[in-house]
Order: sequence, then structure tokens, then C-alpha cells
Amino acid sequence: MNDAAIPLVRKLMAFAVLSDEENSAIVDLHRRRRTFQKGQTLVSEGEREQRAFVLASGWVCSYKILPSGTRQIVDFQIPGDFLGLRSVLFRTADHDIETVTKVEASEILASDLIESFRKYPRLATAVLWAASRDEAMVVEHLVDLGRRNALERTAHFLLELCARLQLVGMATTAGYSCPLSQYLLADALGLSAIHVNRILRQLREKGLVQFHQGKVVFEDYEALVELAGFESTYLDQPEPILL
Amino acid sequence: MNDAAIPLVRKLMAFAVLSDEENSAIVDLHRRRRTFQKGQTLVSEGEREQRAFVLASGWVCSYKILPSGTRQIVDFQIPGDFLGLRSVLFRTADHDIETVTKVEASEILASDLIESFRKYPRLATAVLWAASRDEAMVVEHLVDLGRRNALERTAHFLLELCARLQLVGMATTAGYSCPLSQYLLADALGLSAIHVNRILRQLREKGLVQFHQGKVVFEDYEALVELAGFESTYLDQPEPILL
DNA sequence: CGTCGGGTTGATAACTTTCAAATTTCGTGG
DNA sequence: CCACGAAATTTGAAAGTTATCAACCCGACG
Repeated sequence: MNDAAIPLVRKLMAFAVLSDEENSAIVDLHRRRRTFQKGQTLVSEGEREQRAFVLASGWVCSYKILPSGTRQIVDFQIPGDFLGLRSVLFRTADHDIETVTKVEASEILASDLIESFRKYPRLATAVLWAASRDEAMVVEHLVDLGRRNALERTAHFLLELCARLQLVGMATTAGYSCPLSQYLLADALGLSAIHVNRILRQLREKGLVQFHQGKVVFEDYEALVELAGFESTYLDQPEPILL
Repeated sequence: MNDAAIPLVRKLMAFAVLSDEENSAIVDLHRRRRTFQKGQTLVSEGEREQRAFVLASGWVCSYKILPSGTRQIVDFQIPGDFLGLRSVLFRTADHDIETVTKVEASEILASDLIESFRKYPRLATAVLWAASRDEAMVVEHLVDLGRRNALERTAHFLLELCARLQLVGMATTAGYSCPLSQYLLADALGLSAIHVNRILRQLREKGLVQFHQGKVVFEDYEALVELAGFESTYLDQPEPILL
């Protein structure tokens, strides 16, 4: 198998030029393959036994449920992303994780990870970089919810997803496949599904983006970036930093 | 000086029983003391030279400015908190950091930190725990903005601040000193300052909390927890985990 | 063929912002 | 200690944004 076909390799390559040994160490982490059906819960809040995964294919979401029953999706994970890396440290998970589509993921034993970090320290740095980037995205999501209106927020969200997917070769500025329902979108954007529907219509009518039958199609990428106030600096790494 | 007077020591003690050597290693990190006046910028977005600090006294906020000029405060830092730990890894800061009050902070050299982690591995774990807790708080803040209305959100925020301050001995369930203006509160809560004002009035009139002249006074802590849907599990560590 | 999970639309209600202005608080210099 | 100006708080009214409720449509699927 070509290494670049592994999303995690592809993602880390954007940050560090990896040697063949390092690449195969990553490939190694991907034994222990698991398959999950759509809608399956991987981690429940309060759960003790913590497992970490690398997502190979499919989409996942992590969210919190409020006492009132509404939920807020904190983040979606796409191929190449880690699941539950952080919460391994906590005794109990502080949120739920659920598959959005059928998913292939590799279970990562903490011991394996530590061992490969010991052998290939640059790998540790690269993974830490990935974790920092994830945190930066949560922060950007927070800004979305706090200070962007529904239109900007939705636009920004679609653009950010695009940027992330590009890192693993699953999108271009022309568009991408997106398996999210308007309900999922709503729970991520802090809106009602009905309002999301209207906003998507507005974006369509303005000739900016289309989102139909699982496909996001950008009609005017530049104008959308402008509308959303999208800054990709925290996602773009023009070229690998770690040589 | 009594170690427990150092907020970082006090905070980490909630997580790990630290030996005398470990304690003094932490105290050691606090040489290189710096003082900053109120309203001073510590880190600017896009800045290259990254510095990390531990806050010894005073309050700080980290925020993002949108193209429209509005801002969203991502988090406040209080004594015992790290500043800029994560962004040291990124080449450029992705947000601004500014003092809210006069501040005393110790500059931490990455090399010093790594050295003390090498000597005292349990310290590394404790700090990592603190970082995870910080991330959990950002997530909770995100949920605030996405799915709680202004009243719940404000109540939740005041309670969370209380829980954090308790860890460093600066609050009780009776109340605490809080140097935040309603403008700062508004930028953190994703509301207008005017609305914050009204919400605070409502909370006062319901007999739940008062927030006047820099003091938060809880009148009915239990009822407030109920209203806010406040879950402190992610903050409470009933007793040290690492023995 | 009926059901079910999306998606779509309209009407109404609730929440929050914006604008404008008055009042209070607070730090500073006299 | 007082006066002054700047900053923060408070209030009202009007406008804008988003949620909620109630339908209806449509395609997939057993």
C-alpha cells in the first residue's frame, strides 16, 4: 500500500518530512483495525475504560449532552484524526463520541504510541503539532459560536472542513463529499436544523455554496472566504516546518 | 515561603501528592519573575517569538479579533495557570493574550521545563493533566456559547470561574473577587455588554448571585447550579489520583 | 404500500442586539 | 479632601436574529 493513502501519514507530511522508517512506524500503528457501523457510540461520557483511535475512513463526532437534552457537537473527526487521545489521561471521558458514517479506525495502545515516540522523536513532535492544531480548531469553533452570525458561521464551518479535508486529500476548493445531515450541522453550529436549512438556502441563492445530497460544491470560493472572514493561517502550513 | 502559597503548587496538589523535591522543582520554575501592568499585551496574533509563563497573581485573557472588529475571549487565566504553553509549538501565535489586571508571571524556558520533567516525570503527568483540564474548560465554554441561553450561560460561567478559583484557594461557594468588567464578560460570553447587564440584574433579582464592585457573591449556590446545569465532574478531582 | 429519516416552508414567539442617553464609580491631579 | 473626566453601569425603545410549532414533500427501504 502506498503510504500516502494513509490519511495520518498524509496529514503529518504537511508538517514534517518523514523518513521511510518514520512512515512505516505510522503504518505500524494501524494494525488492530476495527470497524464500526453508522450511529455507533465509541465512547460515552463517564466511561472508565479509555481507548484511543486513529480514524482511517469515515466520519465521527464528539459532543456533549445538556441536562435539557439538547446537544452541542464539539468537533467532527475525519480520516487521519485522533480520537480520545486527550481523554486517555483523564479517568473518565467528559464527552460522548459517536460515528456519523460507517467507520474504519485503528485502536492505538498507549504503550505502542510511547514506544514509537521513543524510537522516532520527530514523530512525537508531529503528533503534538496535530494535537495543537486540533485545539486551535476547537478555539475557532468557539469563536464561530460566540461572534459570528448564522450565515458567517455556516460559511466558516464549511470552509474549515474543506481545509481539513484537503490535508488528507479529500477535498479541493471546488468542493467535497460531506455526509452530515442538517441536524448534525445544526448541533455543531448551535442553531436549529430549520434555521440551518434557511441559511443553506441563502448561501445557495447568493451563488456561494451548494450543499445537496452529501456534496458541498463551492460556486464562489473567494467570496465565501470573504463573507466568513475565514483565516486559514492556523491550518495552512505552507511547507513542512520540521525537515 | 510556604509552597501552598504558590498557586501552581496548590493546583497540582489537587491532582497529585507531590514530594518536597517536586514541590521545590515547581518553585524553581518561578524564578525569572516578570511584572505586567493592567491592559498590557503579552502575545499578539502572528507574533513569532513565543514565550510561556506561569501566572502567579492577577488575571489575563486570551482572545481572537474578527475582521469585523468584534472579539471573542476564549479563556481567562488565573493564578496557577499556564500561558502560551500550547502555542510555543506553533511558529506563530494564533491569538492575542492581554492582562486584565496588573500581573505577576514567571517566564518558563522550554529547556527548564523539559529538564524538570526529566528529573520528575510525575510532574510532567501533573502538568499534562492541567493542560487537559484547560482544554476541557474550553470545550465547556464552547457548549456555553452554542447551547445555553444568556442566563444559563452567565450562571455557568460564574460557577466555573468559582470552581477554578477554589483550586487555588481564591474562592469559596460563598463567592470571590472578580476583576472583570461587564465588557469583558460580554466578550467572553458572546453577548453584548448591555445584555450582560440585564442578565446580571435578573440573576440578582432572582436572589441567585450578586456581582458588584469586583465581587461575586452567591446568594443561593444550589439553585444557581441547578439553573446553569453545572456539572463540575471535569473540574472536581475528589482526591489526588497520582499518589 | 406504509413508514421513517431527511429536507423544505410559513407563521409566530422568544431572545438578543443596537442605538441613545442618563447615572454611577473610580482614578488622578489640584 | 475635593473636583473632574474617563470608564463602567444602567435603562428604555426599536430593530434584527433565531427558535419553535405545524405542516408538507420526497426518496429509501422493508
